[in-house]
Amino acid sequence: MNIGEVAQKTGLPAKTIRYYEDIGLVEPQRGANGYRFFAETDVHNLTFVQRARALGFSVDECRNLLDLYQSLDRASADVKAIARGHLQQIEQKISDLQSMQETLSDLIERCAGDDRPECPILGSLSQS
Amino acid sequence: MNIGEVAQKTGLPAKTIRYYEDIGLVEPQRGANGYRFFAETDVHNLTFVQRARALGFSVDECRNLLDLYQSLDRASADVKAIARGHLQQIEQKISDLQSMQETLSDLIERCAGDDRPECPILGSLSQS
DNA sequence: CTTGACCTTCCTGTTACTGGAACCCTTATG
DNA sequence: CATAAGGGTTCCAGTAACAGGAAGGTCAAG
Repeated sequence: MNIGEVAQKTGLPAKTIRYYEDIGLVEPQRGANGYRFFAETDVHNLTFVQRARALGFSVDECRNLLDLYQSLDRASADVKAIARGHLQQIEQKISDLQSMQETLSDLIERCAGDDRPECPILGSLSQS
Repeated sequence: MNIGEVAQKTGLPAKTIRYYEDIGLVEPQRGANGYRFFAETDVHNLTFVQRARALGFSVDECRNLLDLYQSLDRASADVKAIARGHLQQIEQKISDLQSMQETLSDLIERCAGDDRPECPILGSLSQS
Protein backbone atom coordinates (compact mmCIF):
# COMPACT_ATOMS: atom_id res chain seq x y z
CA MET A 1 0.00 0.00 0.00
CA ASN A 2 1.18 3.53 -0.74
CA ILE A 3 0.91 6.29 1.81
CA GLY A 4 -2.26 7.77 0.32
CA GLU A 5 -4.21 4.59 0.74
CA VAL A 6 -2.96 4.18 4.29
CA ALA A 7 -4.04 7.74 5.01
CA GLN A 8 -7.50 6.85 3.74
CA LYS A 9 -7.72 3.68 5.79
CA THR A 10 -6.42 5.10 9.04
CA GLY A 11 -7.82 8.59 8.78
CA LEU A 12 -4.36 9.97 9.49
CA PRO A 13 -2.97 12.67 7.17
CA ALA A 14 -0.04 11.51 5.05
CA LYS A 15 2.07 14.19 6.71
CA THR A 16 1.40 12.65 10.07
CA ILE A 17 2.28 9.18 8.86
CA ARG A 18 5.62 10.44 7.54
CA TYR A 19 6.19 12.13 10.86
CA TYR A 20 5.45 8.89 12.69
CA GLU A 21 8.04 7.21 10.54
CA ASP A 22 10.54 9.96 11.34
CA ILE A 23 10.16 9.36 15.04
CA GLY A 24 10.24 5.61 14.64
CA LEU A 25 6.64 4.63 15.32
CA VAL A 26 6.41 2.70 12.06
CA GLU A 27 9.03 1.41 9.67
CA PRO A 28 7.48 0.90 6.25
CA GLN A 29 9.45 -0.77 3.47
CA ARG A 30 10.56 1.16 0.42
CA GLY A 31 9.83 0.27 -3.21
CA ALA A 32 12.33 0.58 -6.06
CA ASN A 33 10.96 4.04 -6.83
CA GLY A 34 11.57 5.25 -3.28
CA TYR A 35 7.89 5.17 -2.37
CA ARG A 36 6.98 3.89 1.07
CA PHE A 37 5.27 0.54 1.08
CA PHE A 38 3.05 -0.28 4.05
CA ALA A 39 2.21 -3.81 5.13
CA GLU A 40 -1.01 -4.70 6.90
CA THR A 41 0.75 -4.68 10.27
CA ASP A 42 1.93 -1.13 9.61
CA VAL A 43 -1.62 -0.05 8.94
CA HIS A 44 -2.72 -1.87 12.05
CA ASN A 45 -0.10 -0.17 14.19
CA LEU A 46 -1.01 3.22 12.79
CA THR A 47 -4.65 2.60 13.58
CA PHE A 48 -3.62 1.60 17.08
CA VAL A 49 -1.72 4.84 17.51
CA GLN A 50 -4.53 6.87 16.05
CA ARG A 51 -6.98 5.42 18.57
CA ALA A 52 -4.60 5.96 21.46
CA ARG A 53 -4.05 9.57 20.35
CA ALA A 54 -7.82 10.03 20.25
CA LEU A 55 -7.84 9.01 23.89
CA GLY A 56 -5.35 11.77 24.54
CA PHE A 57 -2.25 9.65 25.04
CA SER A 58 0.96 11.46 24.10
CA VAL A 59 2.94 10.12 21.19
CA ASP A 60 5.49 8.82 23.65
CA GLU A 61 2.83 7.01 25.63
CA CYS A 62 1.58 5.59 22.35
CA ARG A 63 5.03 4.26 21.67
CA ASN A 64 5.09 2.53 25.05
CA LEU A 65 1.61 1.11 24.58
CA LEU A 66 2.59 -0.16 21.16
CA ASP A 67 5.68 -1.80 22.60
CA LEU A 68 3.58 -3.48 25.25
CA TYR A 69 1.05 -4.56 22.67
CA GLN A 70 3.79 -6.18 20.63
CA SER A 71 5.49 -7.93 23.52
CA LEU A 72 3.99 -11.29 24.24
CA ASP A 73 5.16 -11.49 27.82
CA ARG A 74 3.73 -8.15 28.84
CA ALA A 75 1.92 -7.64 32.13
CA SER A 76 -1.42 -5.90 31.96
CA ALA A 77 -0.34 -4.07 35.11
CA ASP A 78 2.14 -2.06 33.02
CA VAL A 79 -0.55 -1.03 30.58
CA LYS A 80 -2.88 -0.15 33.40
CA ALA A 81 -0.20 2.01 35.01
CA ILE A 82 0.25 4.07 31.87
CA ALA A 83 -3.49 4.44 31.46
CA ARG A 84 -3.95 5.44 35.09
CA GLY A 85 -1.26 8.09 34.85
CA HIS A 86 -2.87 9.50 31.77
CA LEU A 87 -6.33 9.40 33.30
CA GLN A 88 -5.06 11.43 36.23
CA GLN A 89 -3.73 14.09 33.91
CA ILE A 90 -7.04 14.20 32.11
CA GLU A 91 -8.91 14.60 35.35
CA GLN A 92 -6.55 17.35 36.43
CA LYS A 93 -7.11 19.17 33.17
CA ILE A 94 -10.86 18.81 33.45
CA SER A 95 -10.84 20.27 36.91
CA ASP A 96 -8.59 23.18 35.87
CA LEU A 97 -10.81 23.92 32.92
CA GLN A 98 -13.95 23.70 35.00
CA SER A 99 -12.68 26.28 37.40
CA MET A 100 -11.82 28.57 34.50
CA GLN A 101 -15.25 27.96 33.08
CA GLU A 102 -16.98 28.89 36.32
CA THR A 103 -15.07 32.10 36.76
CA LEU A 104 -15.43 33.06 33.16
CA SER A 105 -19.10 32.34 32.73
CA ASP A 106 -19.81 34.28 35.90
CA LEU A 107 -17.91 37.29 34.56
CA ILE A 108 -19.60 37.01 31.20
CA GLU A 109 -23.02 36.96 32.78
CA ARG A 110 -22.23 40.12 34.69
CA CYS A 111 -20.97 41.93 31.60
CA ALA A 112 -23.55 44.13 29.91
CA GLY A 113 -22.06 43.55 26.46
CA ASP A 114 -23.19 46.87 25.08
CA ASP A 115 -21.33 49.90 23.75
CA ARG A 116 -20.36 51.29 27.13
CA PRO A 117 -16.83 50.80 28.44
CA GLU A 118 -17.64 49.46 31.90
CA CYS A 119 -16.83 45.79 32.05
CA PRO A 120 -16.52 43.43 35.00
CA ILE A 121 -14.28 41.13 32.96
CA LEU A 122 -11.64 43.80 32.48
CA GLY A 123 -12.30 44.95 36.03
CA SER A 124 -11.52 41.56 37.43
CA LEU A 125 -8.35 41.22 35.37
CA SER A 126 -7.04 44.64 36.35
CA GLN A 127 -8.07 44.93 39.94
CA SER A 128 -5.15 45.70 42.21
CA MET B 1 12.07 48.45 39.22
CA ASN B 2 14.44 45.84 37.80
CA ILE B 3 13.14 42.66 36.24
CA GLY B 4 13.77 40.53 39.33
CA GLU B 5 11.53 42.63 41.50
CA VAL B 6 8.82 42.62 38.85
CA ALA B 7 9.09 38.85 38.69
CA GLN B 8 8.56 38.73 42.45
CA LYS B 9 5.57 41.06 42.37
CA THR B 10 3.79 39.47 39.43
CA GLY B 11 4.76 35.86 40.00
CA LEU B 12 5.94 35.66 36.39
CA PRO B 13 9.42 34.25 35.71
CA ALA B 14 11.91 36.84 34.44
CA LYS B 15 12.25 34.78 31.28
CA THR B 16 8.57 35.14 30.61
CA ILE B 17 8.66 38.87 31.18
CA ARG B 18 11.49 39.23 28.65
CA TYR B 19 9.48 37.12 26.25
CA TYR B 20 6.46 39.36 26.73
CA GLU B 21 8.65 42.32 25.88
CA ASP B 22 9.89 40.51 22.77
CA ILE B 23 6.38 40.07 21.47
CA GLY B 24 5.40 43.59 22.42
CA LEU B 25 3.11 43.04 25.39
CA VAL B 26 5.12 45.48 27.52
CA GLU B 27 7.69 48.12 26.65
CA PRO B 28 9.82 48.82 29.70
CA GLN B 29 12.32 51.69 29.67
CA ARG B 30 16.04 51.03 29.72
CA GLY B 31 18.53 52.41 32.25
CA ALA B 32 22.01 53.70 31.38
CA ASN B 33 23.45 50.28 32.15
CA GLY B 34 21.08 48.57 29.71
CA TYR B 35 18.90 47.11 32.44
CA ARG B 36 15.16 47.15 31.90
CA PHE B 37 13.29 49.58 34.09
CA PHE B 38 9.64 48.84 34.80
CA ALA B 39 7.12 51.48 35.77
CA GLU B 40 4.06 50.75 37.90
CA THR B 41 1.86 50.58 34.81
CA ASP B 42 4.14 47.93 33.33
CA VAL B 43 3.76 45.85 36.45
CA HIS B 44 0.04 46.40 36.33
CA ASN B 45 -0.18 45.27 32.72
CA LEU B 46 1.90 42.20 33.42
CA THR B 47 -0.38 41.30 36.30
CA PHE B 48 -3.34 41.77 34.00
CA VAL B 49 -1.82 39.39 31.47
CA GLN B 50 -0.89 36.89 34.13
CA ARG B 51 -4.50 36.76 35.35
CA ALA B 52 -5.88 36.46 31.85
CA ARG B 53 -3.44 33.62 31.13
CA ALA B 54 -4.62 31.91 34.30
CA LEU B 55 -8.11 32.00 32.83
CA GLY B 56 -6.74 30.21 29.80
CA PHE B 57 -6.73 33.12 27.35
CA SER B 58 -4.07 32.82 24.68
CA VAL B 59 -1.32 35.40 24.62
CA ASP B 60 -2.92 36.92 21.57
CA GLU B 61 -6.27 37.18 23.29
CA CYS B 62 -4.45 38.77 26.21
CA ARG B 63 -3.04 41.34 23.86
CA ASN B 64 -6.51 42.16 22.59
CA LEU B 65 -7.94 42.36 26.09
CA LEU B 66 -5.10 44.63 27.14
CA ASP B 67 -5.74 46.87 24.16
CA LEU B 68 -9.40 47.08 25.07
CA TYR B 69 -8.55 47.75 28.68
CA GLN B 70 -6.37 50.65 27.65
CA SER B 71 -8.80 52.17 25.21
CA LEU B 72 -11.18 54.54 26.87
CA ASP B 73 -13.87 54.32 24.22
CA ARG B 74 -14.09 50.55 24.25
CA ALA B 75 -17.40 48.73 24.15
CA SER B 76 -17.90 46.01 26.71
CA ALA B 77 -19.51 44.02 23.91
CA ASP B 78 -16.07 43.53 22.35
CA VAL B 79 -14.65 42.20 25.58
CA LYS B 80 -17.62 39.94 26.05
CA ALA B 81 -17.22 38.56 22.54
CA ILE B 82 -13.62 37.55 23.19
CA ALA B 83 -14.55 35.99 26.51
CA ARG B 84 -17.47 34.11 24.98
CA GLY B 85 -15.30 32.71 22.22
CA HIS B 86 -12.79 31.55 24.76
CA LEU B 87 -15.46 30.08 27.00
CA GLN B 88 -16.77 28.04 24.11
CA GLN B 89 -13.33 26.60 23.48
CA ILE B 90 -13.01 25.73 27.14
CA GLU B 91 -16.37 24.00 27.13
CA GLN B 92 -15.43 22.09 24.01
CA LYS B 93 -12.21 20.93 25.64
CA ILE B 94 -14.02 19.89 28.78
CA SER B 95 -16.46 17.82 26.83
CA ASP B 96 -13.70 16.19 24.77
CA LEU B 97 -11.77 15.37 27.91
CA GLN B 98 -14.83 14.02 29.65
CA SER B 99 -15.51 11.60 26.86
CA MET B 100 -11.88 10.44 27.01
CA GLN B 101 -12.20 10.10 30.74
CA GLU B 102 -15.30 7.95 30.49
CA THR B 103 -13.82 5.60 27.93
CA LEU B 104 -10.54 5.38 29.73
CA SER B 105 -11.83 4.81 33.22
CA ASP B 106 -14.13 2.13 31.90
CA LEU B 107 -11.21 0.36 30.23
CA ILE B 108 -9.06 0.72 33.33
CA GLU B 109 -11.75 -0.80 35.51
CA ARG B 110 -11.96 -3.78 33.24
CA CYS B 111 -8.20 -4.34 33.21
CA ALA B 112 -6.96 -6.89 35.70
CA GLY B 113 -3.66 -5.11 36.19
CA ASP B 114 -1.74 -8.24 37.06
CA ASP B 115 1.18 -10.04 35.40
CA ARG B 116 -0.85 -11.67 32.68
CA PRO B 117 -0.81 -10.27 29.15
CA GLU B 118 -4.56 -10.07 28.52
CA CYS B 119 -5.68 -6.47 28.61
CA PRO B 120 -8.91 -4.84 27.48
CA ILE B 121 -7.11 -1.53 27.05
CA LEU B 122 -4.77 -2.90 24.40
CA GLY B 123 -7.64 -4.94 23.06
CA SER B 124 -9.73 -1.89 22.49
CA LEU B 125 -6.89 0.00 20.82
CA SER B 126 -6.05 -2.85 18.48
CA GLN B 127 -9.42 -4.27 17.61
CA SER B 128 -9.98 -4.40 13.89
C1' DC C 1 4.03 13.39 -25.15
C1' DT C 2 1.78 15.63 -21.91
C1' DT C 3 -1.19 16.16 -18.06
C1' DG C 4 -2.61 15.43 -13.49
C1' DA C 5 -2.42 12.90 -9.47
C1' DC C 6 0.65 10.86 -6.66
C1' DC C 7 4.96 10.52 -4.26
C1' DT C 8 9.68 12.26 -2.37
C1' DT C 9 12.77 15.39 0.70
C1' DC C 10 13.71 19.56 3.05
C1' DC C 11 12.78 23.86 5.35
C1' DT C 12 9.88 26.87 7.95
C1' DG C 13 6.28 28.02 11.25
C1' DT C 14 3.19 27.11 15.01
C1' DT C 15 2.46 28.16 20.99
C1' DA C 16 4.40 29.92 24.96
C1' DC C 17 7.70 29.60 26.89
C1' DT C 18 12.37 27.15 29.32
C1' DG C 19 17.32 26.10 29.72
C1' DG C 20 21.81 27.32 29.01
C1' DA C 21 26.03 29.65 27.40
C1' DA C 22 28.80 33.68 27.39
C1' DC C 23 29.25 37.97 29.04
C1' DC C 24 28.41 42.75 31.67
C1' DC C 25 27.22 45.50 36.19
C1' DT C 26 27.16 46.26 41.14
C1' DT C 27 28.26 45.60 45.75
C1' DA C 28 30.52 43.45 49.63
C1' DT C 29 34.45 41.34 51.53
C1' DG C 30 39.39 39.67 52.58
C1' DC D 1 42.83 45.84 44.94
C1' DA D 2 41.24 41.45 43.51
C1' DT D 3 37.49 38.72 43.61
C1' DA D 4 33.29 36.43 44.34
C1' DA D 5 28.30 36.49 44.56
C1' DG D 6 24.21 37.80 42.72
C1' DG D 7 21.96 40.62 39.80
C1' DG D 8 21.38 41.83 34.77
C1' DT D 9 22.03 41.28 29.24
C1' DT D 10 21.76 38.82 24.49
C1' DC D 11 21.32 34.94 21.61
C1' DC D 12 20.63 30.11 20.38
C1' DA D 13 18.42 25.72 20.91
C1' DG D 14 14.70 22.74 22.37
C1' DT D 15 9.93 21.48 23.59
C1' DA D 16 4.96 18.70 21.18
C1' DA D 17 2.99 17.20 17.30
C1' DC D 18 2.44 18.16 13.52
C1' DA D 19 0.98 21.61 9.02
C1' DG D 20 2.17 24.30 4.92
C1' DG D 21 4.71 24.78 0.99
C1' DA D 22 8.51 24.56 -2.45
C1' DA D 23 11.09 21.84 -5.76
C1' DG D 24 11.26 17.88 -8.02
C1' DG D 25 10.66 12.58 -9.23
C1' DT D 26 6.99 8.82 -10.77
C1' DC D 27 3.09 6.70 -12.82
C1' DA D 28 -1.15 5.77 -15.53
C1' DA D 29 -4.21 7.53 -19.01
C1' DG D 30 -5.42 9.74 -23.28
